[in-house]
Amino acid sequence: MKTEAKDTKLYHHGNLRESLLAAARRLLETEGHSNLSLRKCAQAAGVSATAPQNHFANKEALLTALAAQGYAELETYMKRGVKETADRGARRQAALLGYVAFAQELPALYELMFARDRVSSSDPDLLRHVGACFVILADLSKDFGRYHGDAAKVEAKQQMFVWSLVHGYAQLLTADRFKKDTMQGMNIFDIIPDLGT
Amino acid sequence: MKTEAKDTKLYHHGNLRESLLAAARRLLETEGHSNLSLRKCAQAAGVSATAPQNHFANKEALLTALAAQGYAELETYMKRGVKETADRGARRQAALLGYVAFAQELPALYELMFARDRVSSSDPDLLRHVGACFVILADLSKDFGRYHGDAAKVEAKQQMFVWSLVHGYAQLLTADRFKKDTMQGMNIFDIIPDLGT
DNA sequence: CAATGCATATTTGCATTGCACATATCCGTA
DNA sequence: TACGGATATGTGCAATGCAAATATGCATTG
Repeated sequence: MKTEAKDTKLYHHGNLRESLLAAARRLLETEGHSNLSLRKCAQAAGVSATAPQNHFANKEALLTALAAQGYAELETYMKRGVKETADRGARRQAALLGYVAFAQELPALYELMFARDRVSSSDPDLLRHVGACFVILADLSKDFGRYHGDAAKVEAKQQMFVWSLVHGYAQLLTADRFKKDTMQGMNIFDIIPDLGT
Repeated sequence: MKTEAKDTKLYHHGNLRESLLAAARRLLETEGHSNLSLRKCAQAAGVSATAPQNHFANKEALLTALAAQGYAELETYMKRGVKETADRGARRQAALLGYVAFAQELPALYELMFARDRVSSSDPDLLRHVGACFVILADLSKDFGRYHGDAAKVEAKQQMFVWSLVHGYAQLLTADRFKKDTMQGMNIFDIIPDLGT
């Protein structure tokens, strides 16, 4: 249509999918995921309103991709500052603090990662990243707490316990449900009782 | 305008606020809270599309009222089957099972109750109901686990521990993050380690 | 009993949004 | 050079949240 060639502005963006995800990440934390729209993402990426449809089948697909990205990032938070040579107790400490830090720094993303309604929880890519996080959690759950019974079940219980505790703590913290004065200035380890291990 | 008087259909609904909340509750669990709209609630209640505005300032206000109702209901779930004369351990067991049952039976409502983005968490009515739930949790957290240090802090830690654990367990359960075969057929107490109390 | 005021409900209108569908542009390749 | 697939645009539409103006019924009061 336009006869002049604006070489600064290409018809094809080239990397729109990544740009859209980046824009969505920004909008997510600033405006909340209920105020996030495909059109706003498109505008932020500098493309037409309907361009995102070429990269995401629908809004849920974009949010699912965001959530998957979130799990990947959670993984790096948990690994951050963990030395391979450290013993499991030290690894666990660092990983759980990383987990909570992630939720506090990216609360909207963290919430999205557990929003049954807005992400398609059967997405393979999402499940892959969830699985990777679970592997880390499973590792650092070993030897945590005294249990009785068959070994496989004990491991399952340990994993469920650790994940439940850290997830609940992280979400209640970011949802501001720990209001009472006495609850300030604690971390995840302060609230764990003496497990006698 | 209309000259004929339809006495079966009153201009004023009479109890629209409650009807809208009831309709919203239905839509919430069937369609999810992202597919819930004021207009659908209005239609379900048999009134005009904009009638809800007289009872809820905006959509967030309706969702907040729903969440408050959820906390009230969670309270009854926790109290269900608890005898006043029972010892704290029995009370705790019943209340925590009730808590998890609530999340499993009303997952969409439960999720809404912790959705930072869609409810105004400073709403007085909401906070009142949250507080009532917390009172119950605080009571049954006493004597739970061994802690060291000053008594007020110990209580705070016990409360945070119990709530974090049960909330995390409930949400991971309803979000279907406990997939592995070995994790099936457990309840909240199975995953708690020997606390030596 | 008529008039008035308030709470409640309706109607109209508009901007935003998700999405379907048709069209346009770019680029590699035969 | 022609073609085809991938990527982007443009148009249109139904659903939605919300604002503003209007209509209705009911209780109170003179």
